[in-house]
Amino acid sequence: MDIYQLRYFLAIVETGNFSRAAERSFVSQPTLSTGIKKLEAELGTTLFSREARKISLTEAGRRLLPHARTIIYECNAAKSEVSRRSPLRRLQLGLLRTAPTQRISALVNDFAKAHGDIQISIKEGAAAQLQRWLDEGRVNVALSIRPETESGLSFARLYRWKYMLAIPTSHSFASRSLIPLAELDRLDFLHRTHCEAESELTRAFANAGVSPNIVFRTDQDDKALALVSAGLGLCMMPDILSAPGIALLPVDGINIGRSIGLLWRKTEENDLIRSFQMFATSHGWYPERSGNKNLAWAR
Amino acid sequence: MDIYQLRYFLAIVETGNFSRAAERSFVSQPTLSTGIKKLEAELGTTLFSREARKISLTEAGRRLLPHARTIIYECNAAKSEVSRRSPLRRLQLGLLRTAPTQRISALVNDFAKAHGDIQISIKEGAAAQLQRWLDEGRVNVALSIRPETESGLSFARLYRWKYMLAIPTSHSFASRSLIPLAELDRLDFLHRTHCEAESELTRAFANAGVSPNIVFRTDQDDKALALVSAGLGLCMMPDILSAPGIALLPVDGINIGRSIGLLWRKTEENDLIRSFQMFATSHGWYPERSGNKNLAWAR
DNA sequence: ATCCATCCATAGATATTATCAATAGCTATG
DNA sequence: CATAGCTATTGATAATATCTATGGATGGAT
Repeated sequence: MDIYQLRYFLAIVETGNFSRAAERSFVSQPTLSTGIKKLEAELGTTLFSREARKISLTEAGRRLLPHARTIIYECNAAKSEVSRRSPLRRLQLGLLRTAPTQRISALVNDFAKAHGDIQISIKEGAAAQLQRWLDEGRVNVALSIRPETESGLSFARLYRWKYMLAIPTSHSFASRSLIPLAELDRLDFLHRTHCEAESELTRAFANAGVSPNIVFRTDQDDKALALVSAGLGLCMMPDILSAPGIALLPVDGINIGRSIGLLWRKTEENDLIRSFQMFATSHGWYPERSGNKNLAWAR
Repeated sequence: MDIYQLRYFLAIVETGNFSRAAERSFVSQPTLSTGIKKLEAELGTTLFSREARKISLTEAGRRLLPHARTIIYECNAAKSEVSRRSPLRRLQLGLLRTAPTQRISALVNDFAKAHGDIQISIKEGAAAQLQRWLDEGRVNVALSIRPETESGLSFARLYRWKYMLAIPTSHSFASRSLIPLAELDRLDFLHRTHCEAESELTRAFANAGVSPNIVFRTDQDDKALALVSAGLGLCMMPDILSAPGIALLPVDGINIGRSIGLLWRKTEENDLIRSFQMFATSHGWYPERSGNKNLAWAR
């Protein structure tokens, strides 16, 4: 497989015609014929069905097409990005699926706004898969937990959170600074089904003989926040999630936390990664410092 | 630029050494040297800084790296996907940014679950950009509105919705089947800031001399739904958004709707696109038919 | 200091091949 | 049947990817 062959291939797809594709590629028509023939030989299938006066893609050709497009696109992007003094334009970000989405999407949105010309693409996955993607170069940077094995990756911790009790500010608990776990027995609770620490929290409750009354289950933090603020129940949440109308209090007997940071390959650190790291580090985690007005509630 | 040169480049990056990279690539060491030299000449920069006993990537090299990785990855993927009878494995989906996210993410999630081996990547954008991406082959399929100009694209309408009044089921309106617009004057309302029809709705209200009292603004449908169900205000919403505790009623004097469907290039229709289209068509739009249990609330 | 091992660059030769011009073969159309 | 429009084949040629052999540079070992 060769790049020039893929260029021929695309030219034929786009002109629908070997001869015109040859013109467009500034080569003779036989050159194109043999080029495609070689490509077909290597792939072991025909790519075009040559009927009289009309050629069309075969199923194999249709399968090749998106790859060919991507490859040619990448070649052009590489040329224009490598040599010039132009800034880097593409951040491929890996995202831990269990991470708190709202705050991270605020970070990514703000970064995108601050660097309007940068293309950001996001892939979600589990921690192990993110590491694999980093190794394979499928992503540039990952937002994930610190990897256990040392493997050529740099880690910069960004955020750390503890799980606390979310209550409406109008609740009688709101004036207190620490809630004994035992007082939560039989109270109405919301369950954040997507939270990866939820099982640990449930265990902690059970060990203390406390059984909350689960009123709702949801896999979305916004919904949970809105329902807590509307007074439908309490909820254990990362202290970084917050909203007007909600107070977060530590619970005596619960000390569960997580931390998350940026991961990238040491050898492949570049301007863009550095700039994203700096942005993320200085990006306020707590809502009063967060710049994303769209996520704020307004009267 | 040539594929073999990029392979050499990657081999050097991964071995950190010309000689070992040559072994790994089954060529002689001078072959590698001249290959890289040529690549450097074409790109107009050096890619490696050759210090004694130690080579490292230059900034230009670091910029090239992700492109090179993508290109080689795509070449391999193309080979393994084109010839064999293997099913297609990658769906590049374009998503209209103003589309109702919740329902669409349910569709995509369900499709991903049903075809566990398929990689799905999503790009969001405005309608015009989605069309451009389709043309450039950056996405396979787009979920968007019907394009105005005929341009080699197929369109299959999937969903159509009208904007209706969302109220809590406990509300006094709930027993009625049609609400006159005039009755909404001065009532508490939520504003869905991200909704692209919101300005048209606001105009309709204003034309009728009705001025609702905006209590909250949010850019997230879940939050809006939760707040309506908690009784904090009413909201104009697509009738496809629904949740327990919420009723949707038509408003007399408001007849605003939208429709959305799949877009793809006629000439590039393939197994995967067909299968996604069939899945999307048969995927229940209304919640009682939707298969995604994660999005449902449970007591 | 000297020698040696390691590593990358250069030179010249060779086999491969991308390309070309010319032409043959095919198929609709008038 | 002739013609126009298209792709495939052929044989020649220029370009080049690769090879072996060698030079030059550097750092560690004796």
